[in-house]
Amino acid sequence: MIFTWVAIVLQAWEGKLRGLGYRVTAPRRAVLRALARAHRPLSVAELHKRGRAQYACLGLVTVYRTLQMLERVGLARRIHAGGACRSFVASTPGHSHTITCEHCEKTAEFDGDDVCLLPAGLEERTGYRVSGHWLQLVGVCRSCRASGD
Amino acid sequence: MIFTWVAIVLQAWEGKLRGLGYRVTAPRRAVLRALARAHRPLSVAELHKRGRAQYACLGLVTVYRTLQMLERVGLARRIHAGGACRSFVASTPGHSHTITCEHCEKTAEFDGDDVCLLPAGLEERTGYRVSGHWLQLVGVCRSCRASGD
DNA sequence: TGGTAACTGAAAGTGATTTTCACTTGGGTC
DNA sequence: GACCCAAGTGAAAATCACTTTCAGTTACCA
Ligand SMILES: [Mn+2]
Ligand SMILES: [Mn+2]
Ligand SMILES: [Zn+2]
Ligand SMILES: [Zn+2]
Repeated sequence: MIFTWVAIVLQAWEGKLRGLGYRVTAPRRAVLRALARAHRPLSVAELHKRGRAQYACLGLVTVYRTLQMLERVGLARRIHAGGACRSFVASTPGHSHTITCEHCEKTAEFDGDDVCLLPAGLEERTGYRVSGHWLQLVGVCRSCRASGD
Repeated sequence: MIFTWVAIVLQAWEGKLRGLGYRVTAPRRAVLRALARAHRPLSVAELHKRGRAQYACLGLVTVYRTLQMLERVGLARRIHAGGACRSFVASTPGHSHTITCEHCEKTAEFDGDDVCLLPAGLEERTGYRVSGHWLQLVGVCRSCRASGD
């Protein structure tokens, strides 16, 4: 039996959900798999379509509910693009950020914190004590650079 | 005649719009004023309500259209909060960021660039060349700190 | 003081998301 | 393996967040 990367990730996710008291159901598996296979942020409608390839009667409402749950436990992350936050990528729990290719939308996650590295004197200048941040990067991925932008 | 800060800002904004070829109309003034007086991000519906205090028959559609225009010229900025990007604050044109108080939502703008200050080696680690970023900070403002969080 | 393109609000249209509810099912219990 | 039942599900309807259309109004320039 051959395990793909996606299969391994799905195993881990299902274990995590079970550990948190969530049931692992066929509809949820279909959403999880669609999310794990994607290389770019997908809208709810896209995830619904892809999820149906695995589980034909998957309901759109279930996709919404599953994404909400995955976001809550840190396995999915909402991506801001085009003035809205309507697409999702797989994610690892904990603090991290994403960078999305402006050509192909391929999205990667990275950590290693950063905004401790803010403008010196920001707290003095603004009067705010910084307690958190939200950051998303845009860039050009390696393969898009190779193929001439 | 006494000029408030809001009145001065509005003068400047109206001049800027005129300079760009936009007409300065009563509905637009009402939206501008609602935005200039706010200390926190406001939803379109909130701006509509506040705008009506000044111009009673202000249409919701005009609020949408005015915000779109203000965003285009850099005088308004969409704020990401609570999984959506549906509220707006006044803004100055050019690259800058905001910090929002987690208690009272009061929002300030700051510049001085930052994300040149990203994790060292990010481009090598991820393979992406960074070309842009979206950053919003959360914190506690001075007055909320003073009044015991 | 017109003339007119820009602008406006109401109403209708659209797409995204949430709510409701009767039915199904995962996973623990015996 | 059969049973139980709270958790989960999908269809339909309701709600929300815009966007489009269109007939009228108005800012601003000649
Ligand atoms: Mn960070
Ligand atoms: Mn910046
Ligand atoms: Zn790319
Ligand atoms: Zn505050």
